[in-house]
Amino acid sequence: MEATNVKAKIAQQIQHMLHNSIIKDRRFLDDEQLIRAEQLAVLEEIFNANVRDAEIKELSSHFAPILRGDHPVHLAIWGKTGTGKTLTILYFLALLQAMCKAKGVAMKHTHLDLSTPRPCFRALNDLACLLNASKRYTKGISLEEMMQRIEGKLARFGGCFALFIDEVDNVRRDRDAFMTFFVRRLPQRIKAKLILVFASNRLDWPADLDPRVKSFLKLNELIFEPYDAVDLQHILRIRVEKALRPKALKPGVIEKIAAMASRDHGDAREAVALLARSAYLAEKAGSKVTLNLVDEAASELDRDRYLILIRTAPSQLQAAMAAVIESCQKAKGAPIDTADAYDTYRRLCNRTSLGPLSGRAFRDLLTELDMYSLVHCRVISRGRRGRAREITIELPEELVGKIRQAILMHFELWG
DNA sequence: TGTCCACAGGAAATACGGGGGT
DNA sequence: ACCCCCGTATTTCCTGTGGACA
Repeated sequence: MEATNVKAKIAQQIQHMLHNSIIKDRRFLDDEQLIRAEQLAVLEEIFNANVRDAEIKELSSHFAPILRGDHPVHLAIWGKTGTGKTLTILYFLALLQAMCKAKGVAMKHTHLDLSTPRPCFRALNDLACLLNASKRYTKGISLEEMMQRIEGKLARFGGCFALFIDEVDNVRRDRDAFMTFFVRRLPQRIKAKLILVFASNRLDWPADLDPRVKSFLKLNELIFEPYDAVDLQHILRIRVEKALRPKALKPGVIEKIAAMASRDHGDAREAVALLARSAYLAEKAGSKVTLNLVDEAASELDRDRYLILIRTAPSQLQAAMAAVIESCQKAKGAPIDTADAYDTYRRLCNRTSLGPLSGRAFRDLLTELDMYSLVHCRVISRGRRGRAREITIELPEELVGKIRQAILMHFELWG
């Protein structure tokens, strides 16, 4: 009898969820789950709303010479994460390639994605793989050999070759060798007209480049500004239409999310994440997405950020955080200073198998925690009793508890 | 008014670790 | 397998400093 009750209850709940469901297709709330073509389709709609018009125009005028058989200079794209650099360029290059094909101009493009840092060798190896010029190596093949394979593969191609190098500043080590290859050596050895497109989120990446490369590198520059609130509204509307059922939102929700996202970063991904979280909350609550839910979602995302931050932080930083939490609790609200925290930290190190750092290094850890605003530091002078950093934790109690738990788990696994 | 505390935080030295070359 | 080199993390050393207190 129990069992049937439970079954009935579950069935009823599922019915209820289906009936009240506000999410139509949750994949459109998370870019990771979309395939490239769908991402580009979403992007196209965004462009249709006249977002990024200026940038598209710039791109067009930069690349237009190709259609006349001319050779445009290289291009550097700057913009923070979530400003749509990658997708915009990919979209544009695909379009351009189609146009070239229609006009009988030989042109192809390749996207070298360096979104995770890697050394020069692996970056070139990746490119070679993309071009089907080589398999993946970890060692046993020289840089020179890798370069020759890339050259060999491209040698036969006589048209226009646009190479889109995403997040260039992620090339660790031998950045100069990497750039020299593309800027000076490669163009000399292949027939094709090589057009390099660099994307980066740091404005100053060419600064520490070999001056000889820099002087050779003739660049056109294009800056992707962060989206403003109006752009974000367009972007969100498109997502809402694809992902949610009609009338799922209370009025003002889109405007609010756009305003919140443009206030802190102008990052479209964050805006969509906020929309997604709000929708999940609404679905769980069985209601429409309300302004209050948006606030709630924002604080949940905030909380998650802190937790992810601490969970993925190095052990020493976690230990420092644990020490601060423990001292604060012991002090019952009174402010802590560096010495207190360091004492606690030393004791914590004894209990675990963590090698204690020097006081100096610990101070740096505290500064880092302060930067992440996991703690707040203020330097005060106590007169003859010296100077000190007053350390406080200004996070919700509940969050502090969760952080503490996360760190404890980390150390149990650890030692 | 000058002293002097107790730490802040910069600079240089040193240890460490991972990858490349032989 | 071994060594070397280089970038990063950490330590060592040091100078600077605001203001309570004598």
